[in-house]
Amino acid sequence: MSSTENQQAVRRSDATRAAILAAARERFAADGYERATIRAIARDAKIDPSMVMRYYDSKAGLFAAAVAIDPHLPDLPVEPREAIGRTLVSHFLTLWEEHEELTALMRVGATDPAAADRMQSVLREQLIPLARRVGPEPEQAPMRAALCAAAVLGLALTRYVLRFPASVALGHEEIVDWLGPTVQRYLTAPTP
Amino acid sequence: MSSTENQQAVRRSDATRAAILAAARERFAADGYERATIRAIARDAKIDPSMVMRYYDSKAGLFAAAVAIDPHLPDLPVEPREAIGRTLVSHFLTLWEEHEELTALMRVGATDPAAADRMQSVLREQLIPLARRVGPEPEQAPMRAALCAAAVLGLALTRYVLRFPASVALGHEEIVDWLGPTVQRYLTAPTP
DNA sequence: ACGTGTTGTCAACATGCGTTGGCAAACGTA
DNA sequence: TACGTTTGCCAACGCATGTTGACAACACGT
Repeated sequence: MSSTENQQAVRRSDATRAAILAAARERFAADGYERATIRAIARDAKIDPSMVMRYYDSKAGLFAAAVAIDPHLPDLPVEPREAIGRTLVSHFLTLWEEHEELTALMRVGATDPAAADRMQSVLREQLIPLARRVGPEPEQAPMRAALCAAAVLGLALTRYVLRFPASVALGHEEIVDWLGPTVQRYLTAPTP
Repeated sequence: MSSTENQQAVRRSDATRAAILAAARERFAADGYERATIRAIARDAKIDPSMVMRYYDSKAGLFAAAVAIDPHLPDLPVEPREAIGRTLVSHFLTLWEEHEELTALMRVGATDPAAADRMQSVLREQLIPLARRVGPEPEQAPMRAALCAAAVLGLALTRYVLRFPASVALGHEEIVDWLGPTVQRYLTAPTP
């Protein structure tokens, strides 16, 4: 222990740990799992590659630490019910622009089953319960949530991963205006 | 030349070439670019890795040959105009289920800029012109096409790449029923 | 000032990769 | 049968990767 009576151990290496994590998030988001090499991440963080192993055990461990994030969907205001579509889209958009690790998770999820599972767990633990609360016929919740995921992740794919110019050019409000009604319908409309 | 007067040279190795290409499509679709090794593809095709180099020059050349595909969107019937959404979704769905190289292209596009460019070229040369023909205000065509791409690729992502169970479970017609109106609105509805 | 644990560097390792060139067998033609 | 060409296999190369262990520099409580 460094201090006299801290509950949480404050290590002198915390700055290094953070630098590694920041560089890792950047590289994983930009290059995906395989092309983001430990050596490159270490170079960005201005430390030796072996430090990565000391603090995160392995490349897989580093990735797990880099993409540990919780979207906190259950905290979303569900009222008024006819605005839930726009609320959800806007929330996701903000989330994505503040956390580049989401792009990393998506890039890697395209190839790595473990990362794909992590994305699915967000669907299972957050989107499906929400769909169950706001939509008709609770047994349709998984399907309705999957449709919403497709709508939102599709935009994230074209905008943040593939970077289609027309998708990048869209403004925050424009996206909410177009996708909001879509998500709203997926969640609350009767079966077509 | 093997035969006496064939215009197209029919080589004895065509079977091998085809086997390599089939194995490559499968591996690229399943594992992405980096994890799909030439050695593994050669093992699947029951030939030596060096044959891949002989017939396709390099791994990049093999990938390019494996994902050479044309969606033929311009041939789509554009009438009646109010059915274009369902027509487009149904066409894409069939296309995707018949050509696993589309999944390969998507998996790789998540990491490789060249593959992402190929996907973008489909948007530019096929979807945008279509949007220009059926939608109001031609200068909005790129945006409307990008929204459609997001809707369709989002479904392909959750269904064929990430394999979310609820998305995989959807039937062809169910998808058309849900996504059809979305795409229809993206293409033809007035600006919200 | 000393000794202990932490933080960081360095060099090396084993492995798997894409890729290459040489050589043997099979084939088609004369 | 003899020849050149095509098809295939084999062994090896150079290289980049994740990972390891030994060792130096530093901080800090005594």
